[in-house]
Amino acid sequence: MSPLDVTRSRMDGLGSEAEICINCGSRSVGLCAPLDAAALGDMARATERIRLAPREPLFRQGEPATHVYTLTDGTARLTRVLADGRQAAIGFRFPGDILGFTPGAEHAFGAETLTEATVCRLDRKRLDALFRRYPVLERRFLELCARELAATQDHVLALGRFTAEERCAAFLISLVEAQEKRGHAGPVFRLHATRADIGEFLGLTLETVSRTFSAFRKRGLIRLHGQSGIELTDRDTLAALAAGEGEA
Amino acid sequence: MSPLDVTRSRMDGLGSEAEICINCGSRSVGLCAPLDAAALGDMARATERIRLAPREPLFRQGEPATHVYTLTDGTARLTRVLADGRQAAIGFRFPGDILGFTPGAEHAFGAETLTEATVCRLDRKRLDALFRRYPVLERRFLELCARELAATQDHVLALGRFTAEERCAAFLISLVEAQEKRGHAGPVFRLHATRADIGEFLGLTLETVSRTFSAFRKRGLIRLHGQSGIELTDRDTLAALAAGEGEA
DNA sequence: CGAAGGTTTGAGACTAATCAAATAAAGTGG
DNA sequence: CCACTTTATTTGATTAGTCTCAAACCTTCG
Repeated sequence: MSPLDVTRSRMDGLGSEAEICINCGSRSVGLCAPLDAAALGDMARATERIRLAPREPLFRQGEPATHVYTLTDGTARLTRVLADGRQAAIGFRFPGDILGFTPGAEHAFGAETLTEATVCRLDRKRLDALFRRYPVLERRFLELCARELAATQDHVLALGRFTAEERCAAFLISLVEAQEKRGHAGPVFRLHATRADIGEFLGLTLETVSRTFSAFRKRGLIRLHGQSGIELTDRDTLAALAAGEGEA
Repeated sequence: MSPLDVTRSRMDGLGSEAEICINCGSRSVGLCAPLDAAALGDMARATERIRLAPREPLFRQGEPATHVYTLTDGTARLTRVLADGRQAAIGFRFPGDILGFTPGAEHAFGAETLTEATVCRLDRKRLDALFRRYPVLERRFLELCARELAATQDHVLALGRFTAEERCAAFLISLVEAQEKRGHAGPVFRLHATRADIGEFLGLTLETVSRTFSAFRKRGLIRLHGQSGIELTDRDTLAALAAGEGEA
């Protein structure tokens, strides 16, 4: 398990399968697993599908949290901003991930697409009604939140303690692991994030990300395919770097 | 609201009062507010009080999460460690805060006291039984978890984007705000954390923390009283520094 | 093909880490 | 209560790592 896991917060281990809309109520998805057929019907009736263009916001920080989303296709990033305008990416999300759930009234962070994307959204009021009817569902969201908290804490460790090289290596490893969990096992991974996006997530400048990737390439650890394609050619060494074994 | 808030995750705004044991079931505490008298009795009967020495662990990362704790006296810090031994402090906790709740089977981080402390602990099995009986309680823990997540995300921002000076200023502001919320409004705040503890939380070395505090002292922003006493003498300037207005 | 946006690479500046030593505070035993 | 020990803090000098500013080079797309 990589210490810098961009995807730990999805429903892994809860029986999920990528590409299936959780909101739409498929039984094979973790969130819905404990629900009976009637409950699934309730959920499915309340959802709607939305297509989004690249770099289009799903919701912004501070907006009323009117819906919960499931990303069914494409990738998205989550960002948090401060009053003075500085911002950071706090995660990337992939098909199967749930976005925008919060027990509060407003979104604590924003979400925007990186690619063309499809989401399935469920009205918050209906979700609350489902909570009342099926309390076990609330437990699922609590588990999801705790998982996200653990991932964010690891991100704190990474930003506070890792060098640029370690952060980049851990990031690449976590991306490939995320890809594998989703069954997309091709050698080339396409995250449609710019170097600036990645830098915002890793607490680095885009130049440092670029330099570090170039160094990896020259050492034969990765191969770049166009702007957004990345292939890990020496995963073991990258994993060792990510674990702080650069010298040892 | 400071961006680097060590205490956002406590039950502020949910009607809590410091120094009252949540596990013990006082009605004036947020967690228990939605419960009726019978439920409070259920909770109170299931708790036990424990005294701890300074630097004594409450629980360690990876241990089975057998209990949930309320800190009733003293201060504690939370730490997360990586496989390679590197670790970071992920927060400080004060009287009234809840510690060690997780929906998973094991603690995702460790907690240890900084001072002599008293905690009140509730057996996890009994808590689960209470959840079944009073589902509204589970919603409280979800809110708590979401609050903690937001605080941790802000910490990510701070570590990724703030200079040493900004981190130290934000940290001091958040400590004083925490103190005020608890009603301990004296001018001198005592966190019993060493410079090394603070550095572990802020992603800095102990020398950098010391140098930054010294610089604040020379500029008349703070006054130090012994090793652990800190007094903010120019809070506005510190708040401006914390908000990234060092130059502007 | 040209334009726009993204990436790579370089040079220099600056922040914070490291290594090291001196000072101050807290704890201990006489 | 004092001297001694231990632990924590402060300060200094140097180094390493990352940022900033700048320019050239790719990619992608119209």
